[in-house]
Amino acid sequence: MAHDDRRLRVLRAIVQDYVSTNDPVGSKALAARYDLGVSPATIRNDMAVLEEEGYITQPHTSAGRVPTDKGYRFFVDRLSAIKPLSAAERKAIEKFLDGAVDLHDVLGRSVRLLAQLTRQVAVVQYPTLARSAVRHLELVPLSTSRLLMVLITDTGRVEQRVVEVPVDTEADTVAELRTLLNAAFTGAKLAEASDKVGDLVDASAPHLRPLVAAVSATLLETLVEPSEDRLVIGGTANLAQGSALDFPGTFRPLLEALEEQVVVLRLMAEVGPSTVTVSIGEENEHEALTAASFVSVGYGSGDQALGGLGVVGPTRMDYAGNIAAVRAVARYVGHLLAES
Amino acid sequence: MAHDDRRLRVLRAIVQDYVSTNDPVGSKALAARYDLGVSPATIRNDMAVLEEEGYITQPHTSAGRVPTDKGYRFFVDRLSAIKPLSAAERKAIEKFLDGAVDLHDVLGRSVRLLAQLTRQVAVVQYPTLARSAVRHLELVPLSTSRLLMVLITDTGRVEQRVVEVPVDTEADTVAELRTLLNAAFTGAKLAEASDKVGDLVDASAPHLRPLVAAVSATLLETLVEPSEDRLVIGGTANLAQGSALDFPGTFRPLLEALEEQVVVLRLMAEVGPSTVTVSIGEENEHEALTAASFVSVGYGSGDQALGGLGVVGPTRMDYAGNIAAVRAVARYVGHLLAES
DNA sequence: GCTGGCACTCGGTCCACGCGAGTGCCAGGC
DNA sequence: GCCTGGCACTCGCGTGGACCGAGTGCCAGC
Repeated sequence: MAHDDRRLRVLRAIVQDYVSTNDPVGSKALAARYDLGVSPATIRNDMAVLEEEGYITQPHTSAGRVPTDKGYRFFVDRLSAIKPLSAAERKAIEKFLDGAVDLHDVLGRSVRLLAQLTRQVAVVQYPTLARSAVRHLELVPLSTSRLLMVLITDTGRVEQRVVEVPVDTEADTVAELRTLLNAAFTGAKLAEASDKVGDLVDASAPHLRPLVAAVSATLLETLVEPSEDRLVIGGTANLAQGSALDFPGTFRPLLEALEEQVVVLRLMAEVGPSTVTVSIGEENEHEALTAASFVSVGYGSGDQALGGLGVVGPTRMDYAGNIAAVRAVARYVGHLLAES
Repeated sequence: MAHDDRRLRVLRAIVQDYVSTNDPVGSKALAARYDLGVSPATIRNDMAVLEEEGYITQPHTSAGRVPTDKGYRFFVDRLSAIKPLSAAERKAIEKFLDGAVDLHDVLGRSVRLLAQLTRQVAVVQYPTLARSAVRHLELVPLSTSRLLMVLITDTGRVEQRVVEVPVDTEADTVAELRTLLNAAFTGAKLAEASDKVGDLVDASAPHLRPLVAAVSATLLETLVEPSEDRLVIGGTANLAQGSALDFPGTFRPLLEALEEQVVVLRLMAEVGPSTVTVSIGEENEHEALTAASFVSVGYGSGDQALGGLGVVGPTRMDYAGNIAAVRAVARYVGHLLAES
């Protein structure tokens, strides 16, 4: 019906106005700023309905209305058009990310870029090891009983571990071992590595067997360690901006949760590539995030995301813009990692 | 003289009281809480002198006194005894840092530990490449004209760069090259590497020469890049605590400066090992840090620091405790890196 | 040279008040 | 039947004045 339609336009206008002004928005201001074609009184009636349905609320009796989490949710799902990035923004992305020298650099630039584009806190996850493939496995003797294992993935991640080997080992043996392991693992997805280990140990020459077993064990350990997933965070200064307004009393916990990484990583675990996920306010289980929204998406060229990236900010954020920015940066990062 | 002596005790008491309460401290409170053996009136006289000399100041006419930067400086240089860490703290350090699995892990744990011990923002610098020695140099062929160079240092840092090689290169040649470069560089300090490059190119077989030159050039580039120095930051949530009080209006710039890293790295560049450097408030050149103090020290076993670590907080901080914590953590990190 | 007393200053808090934005409701008009 | 203008009401916020108390500087006396 026409009425419903107008009511939604009112809701959209409220969200947009509140996001840009941070002031509870009244019927009069709404009528003045948005060409809704009706008088404030009519808008008031619509607002009363919207409030009853839980999309907006009044902070005080005599104040304007503010969107609720439910209101933002509806806005994101139904009302916000995808906002294409400006040419300048596209150019900025390219400029910013080109010339990155290694993975760390790519992710560092991405997080700064994303923070700058959205004016929110940006988070970028390192490519998950399990979904990366082995590019090279290097062994450096530290002593006769200790090897340094260096794993290099196709996404450019480098992990190193010290392996205590059960028997004294000479340089030639290490070289043999290196050749053997690289032949077995190079090009293989790390998630599949565990399947190969058993056969590999059995098939290898007796004098190498304990070594293969030790190194393989260490390799598999890297996949389950908590450090497996790493996070780069940037733009926390953006949070400080209106922290007192947007996060009354929850600013510190929020910063702590971000530093903790675990919370964000859990949220990130669910993201798929190319589908932007938005979780709003109370939808977030972690208490410190109940006043925040999280916009995230996976990056990576395949059908399975290599990792995730996103932004965290107050529920009062520019969802359309942030979704566009997050998606665009993810696409570029995916390309960069695919070609390196 | 006896008077001077008492006056300094008054200054010390003012600093200690202000640091712990965050309230301007008056003569009466001082007499009550610190056993100075004289009446408030006498203390008032001393305070008047201290104020005239610039060590303390009054925020308002009818308020207590607050130490100035000069007052803190004097306190740090002359009045604060070194505060030994408690047994529990020592144990916590050991527990926290043991079990670190690689360099990234060591530094990550250090920064969290330091933030926790001091309740300030902690910063830890990666070991400078120039002062590290080569443990291993690995070359992985990406295509016939591109090599991935992986540099592993004795401190556990790993750097990777893609090298575009001028001529098509086969696996055997890469192996030769790898052997040659490792023979030349392994064990050498990277700062000295630039000296070796010329001779190495001249001495190598003609077919390897362009390759040696290309890889060496990339190697030297890593030493001058801005990414050469990296920083881990933790505990920013601690800053948020009383940000409005301690950093009125400068909170956001401060966070920005920390994220920028450059500012901190510059401060860190001057630190020596085992000598803790403290720079207080206005002593810091960067504007965002003029309300903050920075306590830092180098870590590393030799006479030259491998890198620096420290804490940033309000000038109103527990200098004695923070100096002790920073020093202790630096010592542990130095040990850990030496033995790995 | 230290001490107790005293007058003075002045920032912070509390409270009363008025303003204005915003609302809900109602009667009238298209 | 829905929209509109009018109107009475609510209530948060900012303002201004009074009060309180912590703290000071100075001075006379021990």
